[in-house]
Amino acid sequence: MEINKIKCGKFSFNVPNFDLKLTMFSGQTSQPPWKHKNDYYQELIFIEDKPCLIKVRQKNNHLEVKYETDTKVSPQDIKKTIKYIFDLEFNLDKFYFNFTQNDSIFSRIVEKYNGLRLFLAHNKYECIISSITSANNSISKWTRSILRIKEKLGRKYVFPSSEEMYYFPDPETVLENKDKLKYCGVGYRYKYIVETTKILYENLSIDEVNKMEYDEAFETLLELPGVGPKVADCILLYGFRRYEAFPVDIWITRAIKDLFGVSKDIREFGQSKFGKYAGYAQLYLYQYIRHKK
DNA sequence: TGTAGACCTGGCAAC
DNA sequence: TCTAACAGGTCTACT
Repeated sequence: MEINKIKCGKFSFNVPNFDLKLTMFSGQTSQPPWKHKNDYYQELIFIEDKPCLIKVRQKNNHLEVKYETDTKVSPQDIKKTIKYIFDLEFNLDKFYFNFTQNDSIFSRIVEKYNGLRLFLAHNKYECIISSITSANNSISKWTRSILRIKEKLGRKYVFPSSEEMYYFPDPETVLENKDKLKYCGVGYRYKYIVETTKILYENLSIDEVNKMEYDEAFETLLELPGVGPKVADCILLYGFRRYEAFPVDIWITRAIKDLFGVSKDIREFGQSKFGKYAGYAQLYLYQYIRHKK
């Protein structure tokens, strides 16, 4: 699909306490890392319902941004979206202060992974399907599946720089192209994706879930096929920016056991210990245990 | 109520 | 080059 009335531009802005690469490749996200090309990370996102190709790279404390989009989209809109996706408004210093007080282990974790932030989803439906696909799956296989879904079912956009990008399909397209979905390497999760998509298309509004209190949203998401506690918390954290969510996978289980000797009711433990910082705590705990020697 | 086993895929180790 | 064990959450059937 060609885009009319396109404009290209670039700008940069200050991003203290942020590590783009660490954030994008944290492994704890609801979306694969953006495509790396010519020293920039690029992704197609929708801003004000208009397709927008965004390219970002970090130079010290500055984030350099290039964009190609509809003339109606302003650089301010793009900046606001980027700030949301990388959670740049979150007060990381305050979190560090709470997380590390009188704690040498956490102080070392924070020092090592300084600037790591949540990599938030720009498309909530994609986030839900992506999180279901990630369950019982390795990062590399999961990444490949999501890229295949985009390429086989998504809409292709061609930008002035000749860049071809695919956008994640909407629920209607997924339901109309179920056969193609079978060849995206999602395995037995295929039926979960189709059934969940049907529910989201016919009965449950994602916007309504977004308005719910955390507990109600968690219980509602558990009703979706293929969504258990871990996936529900992933959706709430990365898709709906609910900082109190504490997704517990095998690595977080290991980290909590390793650091606190707790091996039961890990989610409750994490939420009680870290409160409104639970989501950020699990992000750092994951890095700690994955790289522990 | 709690738990064992099935579900898929593919990179990797052993042969 | 081929084969087998393995990792990773959710669901279902069974106790």
